[in-house]
Amino acid sequence: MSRRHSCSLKQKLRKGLWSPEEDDKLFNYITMFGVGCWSSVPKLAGLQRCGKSCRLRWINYLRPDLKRGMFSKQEEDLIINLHEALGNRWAQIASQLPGRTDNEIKNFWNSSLKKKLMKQGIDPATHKPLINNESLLVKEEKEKPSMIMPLSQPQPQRTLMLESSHEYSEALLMNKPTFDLDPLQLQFELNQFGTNSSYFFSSDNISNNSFSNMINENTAGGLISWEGEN
DNA sequence: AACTCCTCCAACCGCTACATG
DNA sequence: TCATGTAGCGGTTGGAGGAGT
Repeated sequence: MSRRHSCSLKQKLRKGLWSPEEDDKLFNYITMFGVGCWSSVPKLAGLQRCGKSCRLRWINYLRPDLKRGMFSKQEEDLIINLHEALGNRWAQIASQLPGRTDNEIKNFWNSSLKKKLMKQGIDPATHKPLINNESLLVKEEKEKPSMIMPLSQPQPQRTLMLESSHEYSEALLMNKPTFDLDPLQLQFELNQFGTNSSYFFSSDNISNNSFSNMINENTAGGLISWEGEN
């Protein structure tokens, strides 16, 4: 570890749950003087905590604009939709839900929403229906042979690393280079369920839409990666 | 009542990005 | 340019408390 946070090095600092007295001290200090340099807050507020811990306590618990309590159905739906678009970017998701913190949303996702989606037969990582390996392989072989051809010789020209299909969608939205902008060829590695198959695409046999559809139909729970330059 | 197991969430840890001297 | 400090993020952990036996 080259740059361990100073909190970890200091002794005598309290850790663990905050007492009501500590909360009072921090709350009173911040409401009187505002948020400045967090590293100086513990000393000035009379707390045996590190600044990082104070910052977290304020952001996640003491801030007066926090909305406590259960998530509404609207909030729940919004989190699911945002997670589909953004992935585990909890801070970005939290910015769309006033009064909710990234930590709160992350916990809610991990403890509740994930299980709820699984029960509905939806893969929480990809937001696509859960399907088993065999049906996926059969579908791929029967329905996609004209579009996906086994790679004989690797000829990568552009690289996109995508961990899930939503990242591909996002790449499209963000105008990252995709193969319809790439004049000729791409190597596509479908690394899925422990198997690793290579495919070769050319601009003649695939379009952006057909690729996107193929991803959405075939990669629930899978890992997609592009290899080559860029 | 006592014990174990499980769930949930507050807090911590490790890391990166950025600012500053 | 480099070293150091700070803020912020996401992953992980640990313990309180509830459920089950």
